[in-house]
Amino acid sequence: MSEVGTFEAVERVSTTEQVMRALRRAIVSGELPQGAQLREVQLAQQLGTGRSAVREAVRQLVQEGLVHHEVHRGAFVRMFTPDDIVDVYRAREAVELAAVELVLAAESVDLAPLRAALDRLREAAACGSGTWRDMAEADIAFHEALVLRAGSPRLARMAATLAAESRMHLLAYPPYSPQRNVEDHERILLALEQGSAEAVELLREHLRYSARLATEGRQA
Amino acid sequence: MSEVGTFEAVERVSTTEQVMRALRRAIVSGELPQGAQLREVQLAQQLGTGRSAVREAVRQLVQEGLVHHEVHRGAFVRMFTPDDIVDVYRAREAVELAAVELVLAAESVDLAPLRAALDRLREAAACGSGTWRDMAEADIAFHEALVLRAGSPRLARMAATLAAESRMHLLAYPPYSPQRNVEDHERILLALEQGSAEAVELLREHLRYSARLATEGRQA
DNA sequence: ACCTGTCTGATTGTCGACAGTAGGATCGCG
DNA sequence: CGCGATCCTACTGTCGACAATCAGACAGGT
Repeated sequence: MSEVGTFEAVERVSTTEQVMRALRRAIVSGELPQGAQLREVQLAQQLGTGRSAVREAVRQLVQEGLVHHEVHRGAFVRMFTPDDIVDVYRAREAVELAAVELVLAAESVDLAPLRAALDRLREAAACGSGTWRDMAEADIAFHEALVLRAGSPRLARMAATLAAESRMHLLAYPPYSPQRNVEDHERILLALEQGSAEAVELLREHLRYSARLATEGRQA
Repeated sequence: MSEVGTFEAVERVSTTEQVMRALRRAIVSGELPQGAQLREVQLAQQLGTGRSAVREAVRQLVQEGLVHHEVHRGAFVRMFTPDDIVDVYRAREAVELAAVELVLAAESVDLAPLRAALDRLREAAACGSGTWRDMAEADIAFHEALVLRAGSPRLARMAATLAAESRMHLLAYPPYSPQRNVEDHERILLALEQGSAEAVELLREHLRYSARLATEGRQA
């Protein structure tokens, strides 16, 4: 039991896991457009692996809601309707508000990851347009870090799933008001640092505003 | 385009789906005890199918959190620590409170499924002990129906996942106060029917009370 | 022109085979 | 007797093969 040095467990990733990450990245980045069919043999060849790994990875993505599967027809990248976007934000509201309440209830929580994400967000916003991709990433990282701080594995898992869906439509439709977005996150973090219950309402407003932007700003 | 008659789509279940349901049932019912290893070949033989179907089903259960998987070691039925139970109730609070708020915000929601579940719960409670299994089922059905009425696919999916975990430990540890349990649900449903915002607090209290019962009553 | 049955190419569902790994049993040595 | 190396068995990871199924094209009858 004599511990010498601190080692992180080596990350062992199976082929399936790697395939899953690759597919998820391709989907949320739009490389695989919405509605595209995921052909198992083709993907297996592209990725240099067998069909089994691809199949399992696809099944996983189905469970995450990124992919839609029909028996004997195949798997397709999910089509996001406006209703879906509304629903994603509804679910995020449920999860993230609960997370904020947990963070506020805990006596001391390390908010450094949040500040780091906020810095990245601020930087991306300052660099002007064209970097909205980085902005979206930082935005999502902020929210994901927030839920992580709550220390609830289940909330974190839900948040991760929802983050993938958010990423998908954020990268597709970037109707951002950069300064407003930065300010929102700043205010939320500030309230959290002060332990103010105001953070709950700020986050709720931020999410509802984002949802409105995402659903209205489609034709813009 | 002339629609004649109304038909529900035929339910096509693949082998994988069937295997998944069988395994989930066996797990939440305790037939497969916590910590048990899920051997692929053995399960495949028992279920009269091949390994692929079993593998995919197991992967799915891993994603649902009922099963734990280690590379090159195998899949095991998840062990539930007290922390896990607390976390399940935390996550349920997040999901179900959000659902209640959505139900209250909607103008008219059909609450018949809730009343049906409540009736079953009342009946099971009246039959005395020994039927706590039916009680647990009715209890879970009530909460699942509640979230379904909110009309949010994502909240519903999360609730289903959490319901499986709840079922698992409810069937293992039935520390029930039947009358209190029935009363709680009655009050919640009543408040919902009246459109009273009180329902939120009632549900929160109910869940916290259940969580306390589940974590304290272990040694009883 | 429309509907219907058939054929066909492609894709998924399912399966067993082969290789690699983990953990325990066995054996040898100090 | 204790400890380490080695072997061995069982299991999983991965793969390609075969069967079942689907969507679309095509032909024939009404």
